[in-house]
Amino acid sequence: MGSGGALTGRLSRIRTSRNSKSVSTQKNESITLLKHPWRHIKPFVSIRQSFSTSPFNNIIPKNIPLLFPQMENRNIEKLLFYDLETTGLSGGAGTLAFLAGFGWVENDRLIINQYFLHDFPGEIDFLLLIKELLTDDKILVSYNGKSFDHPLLRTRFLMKGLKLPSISEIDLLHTSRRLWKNRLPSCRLGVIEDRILDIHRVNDIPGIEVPDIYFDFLKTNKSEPLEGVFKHHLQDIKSLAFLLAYINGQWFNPFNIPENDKTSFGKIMLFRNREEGLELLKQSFLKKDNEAGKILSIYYKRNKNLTAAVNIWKEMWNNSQELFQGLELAKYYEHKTKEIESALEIVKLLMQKENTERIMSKLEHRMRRLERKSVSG
DNA sequence: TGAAGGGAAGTTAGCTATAC
DNA sequence: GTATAGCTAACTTCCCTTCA
Repeated sequence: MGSGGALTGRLSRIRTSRNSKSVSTQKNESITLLKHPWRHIKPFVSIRQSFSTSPFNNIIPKNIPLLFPQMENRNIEKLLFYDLETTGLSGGAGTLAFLAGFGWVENDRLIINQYFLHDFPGEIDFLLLIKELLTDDKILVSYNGKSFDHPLLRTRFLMKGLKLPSISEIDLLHTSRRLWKNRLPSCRLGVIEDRILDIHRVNDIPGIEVPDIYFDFLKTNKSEPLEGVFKHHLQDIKSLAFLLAYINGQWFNPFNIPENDKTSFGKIMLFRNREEGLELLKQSFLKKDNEAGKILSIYYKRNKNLTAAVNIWKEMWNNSQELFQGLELAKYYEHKTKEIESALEIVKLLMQKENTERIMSKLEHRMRRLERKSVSG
């Protein structure tokens, strides 16, 4: 019901702006309303360029970490951080981008171009300006861009008879989830900024308000409220660069990684065959992090180092009698050392704690088998 | 509202150990 | 030697989150 109302409202706003011929003619006057440093470069498009210090300046080497293996050996200067502000969330033909930002590192600076679409008739110029930046040696960096920004751009290019160049993309949402989903309440960019990057926005505009501010601009020509959107959008792109620089820095200096991130970084490093990952996980496990113990023991088990795996399971079991370590120890006692009574004791303890029907039936099955072996053996 | 991708859970195939 | 059971890895399916 709520979403239906929102859709009706959006359609009504689009209809109002499209039915009003005078809106477009008024736009030619409104373009000059955008203050310096905005520059009017096409009938309905303006551009603003911003400069700040590159967050990669103190990081050596400046290669993209192997955390993103498909980008191996490419230089930071090939990255194109990007973000769109749009007229809504839903995909399809009804939503378009009215603000596009692209940032890149040049020498010691982070340069960000923001392109603003004053009204719908200028969309083709808006897209052509974007296309100029998308050369095939670039790597796009986004936050949820693979699911949101990229498909939306593809649709808009298609609708204007243009082809969106095919470029590799790093979507930092998924990297962030792998790194921090266990210790942050959510992995929205704002939360990552606040809790990881130490970036705290003041008077920031919530994303949900952005489409309405743009539709109001289309109707009233008043550009002041857009300043908040421009500021919000610029910060989004800066944060992308800072986030990748942060991950890059940790990747190349693994022993400076904060205590509570060692397990997740260690896990990814181990997955990427970086032996520092093993050391990080060992350090976490020494601090009683059972998740680190779980990852480490699976690694040892797969690499046929059963002694090391068993030592971890025993220690984990002494710390807390949970399903993972209990089951692994029960398997080990039953099949390797033939200590049937030890296995049985563990399974019975797990059954006292378990309340999931599915797990319970598996434990019962295991217990019956162990009891048969105990009687016969 | 739609799409991508990570992870959990479920399924299947292949291998090994054991019982008869 | 054959049947059965268990384990593991690989694969599939489903759910959840994020974007303005």
